[in-house]
Amino acid sequence: MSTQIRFSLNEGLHLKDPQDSKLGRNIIQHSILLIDEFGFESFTFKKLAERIGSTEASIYRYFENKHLLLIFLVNWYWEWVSYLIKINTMNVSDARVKLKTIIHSFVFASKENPGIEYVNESKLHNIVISEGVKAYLTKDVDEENSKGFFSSYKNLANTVSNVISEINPQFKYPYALATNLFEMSNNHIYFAKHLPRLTDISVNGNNVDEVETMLNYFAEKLLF
Amino acid sequence: MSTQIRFSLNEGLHLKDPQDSKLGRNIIQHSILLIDEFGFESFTFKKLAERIGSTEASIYRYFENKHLLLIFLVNWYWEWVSYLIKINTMNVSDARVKLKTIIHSFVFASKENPGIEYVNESKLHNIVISEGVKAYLTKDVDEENSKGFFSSYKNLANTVSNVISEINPQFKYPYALATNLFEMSNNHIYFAKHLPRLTDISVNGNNVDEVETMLNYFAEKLLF
DNA sequence: TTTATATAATAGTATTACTATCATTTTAAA
DNA sequence: TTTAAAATGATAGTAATACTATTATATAAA
Repeated sequence: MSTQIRFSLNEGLHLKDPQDSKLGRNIIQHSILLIDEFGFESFTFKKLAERIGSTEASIYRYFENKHLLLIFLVNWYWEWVSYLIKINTMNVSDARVKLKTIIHSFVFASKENPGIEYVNESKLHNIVISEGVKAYLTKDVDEENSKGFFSSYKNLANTVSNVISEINPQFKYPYALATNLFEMSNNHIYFAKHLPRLTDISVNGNNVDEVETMLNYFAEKLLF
Repeated sequence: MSTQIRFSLNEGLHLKDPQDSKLGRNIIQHSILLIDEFGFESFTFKKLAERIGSTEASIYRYFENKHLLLIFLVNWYWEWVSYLIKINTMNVSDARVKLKTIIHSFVFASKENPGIEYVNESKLHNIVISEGVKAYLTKDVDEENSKGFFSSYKNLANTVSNVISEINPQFKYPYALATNLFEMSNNHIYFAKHLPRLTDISVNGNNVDEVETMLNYFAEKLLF
């Protein structure tokens, strides 16, 4: 028994908290591996059930459908990033340094020492990059938003926008810049890997140094 | 017979060019309306066939599947935006003014006098906003990219990045800024409508003035 | 030890995403 | 104008998906 980090995610995302049981943790662990491997569209509860030696019916007792599972995973990821940002900026007082630390934290989130044995943070990061926006780009967005399904991301955006406003109280777009830093990070890692003509940076292996440099440059130019 | 604009899109996107026949144009017209109405996930060829009084089999003679139809529509949109940018910047020599004109062109693309009677540009814009990224966020991206399925967007990004480099030849991220302006425009229109806590701007009705102002501010701060 | 709870095993349904075949209509060429 | 070719429609069928329902069995809590 190791001391496990536990995130409290919105109750409505699951019928039963998967963090509480072996099967639940198996679902999380292997859904990350399978979505990363096959992509979200080709991922099915049937494949997942086969992989973990369980049944579709059992998985449906945890998640209503694969879309809610995706939202769950994405929320989990943003909670993890929020957690990293919190501990990394804890002793930082200068707002400019704080923003740099924030950028570093989320660009390199998957390299931080993993705290949860059943979550492969690096593959979860890949999922957030390739599938993350599908969590909210649906016809159900308003209904799901009203249930608080995107609050992890919104809270994080709020945290970062506060730091931005601390750096430059006159800056008119603290929320837009905050979310744009996240979206840009994800987009350009994806572009560098798959559509390189849409970006200027390159990602060799999993070296995302150039992303960090670019985001810092954008943030500084806009704020300092 | 009116003089119709015609875009030459990648041949691999369709089995038969839908711009050439009444049924084909019906497919384009009503797929835009249905995807806008139901969202891409709930949109099916069966529903489309019913709507236009045709059959699934007939639609499959034009498009292999709904994913390729989506890519087709998105490409069509970017060709349309490229076309607008071209005519709007034709007589503009100052690069700074050119970029402003470009931003205005794509933020207000759906308000420009529509040239093609079977395409509802405003609803197509909504589709690009809500579903556009799903065109490339799939496991087939590399294969589809190698077939040139994303070239309309890449060409546009290239055009804009050239203007950016003309304004500031020292700027290191012309492609990233170009694509980011497009992505930001789409994202923040969506956020303003569905996840307002993720942005600072608001969109009342279809008034996207604040988006234009924000993009101009970002571009100027980064380049001038 | 009993009882509640979780999971597994199995089966079944409606819908989706196609493919195949053949009949009929439209168009275009001879 | 006839004829042939091409496009479309009508119909049927299949494998996979996204579930729901039922019953049996294993496990854990009282």
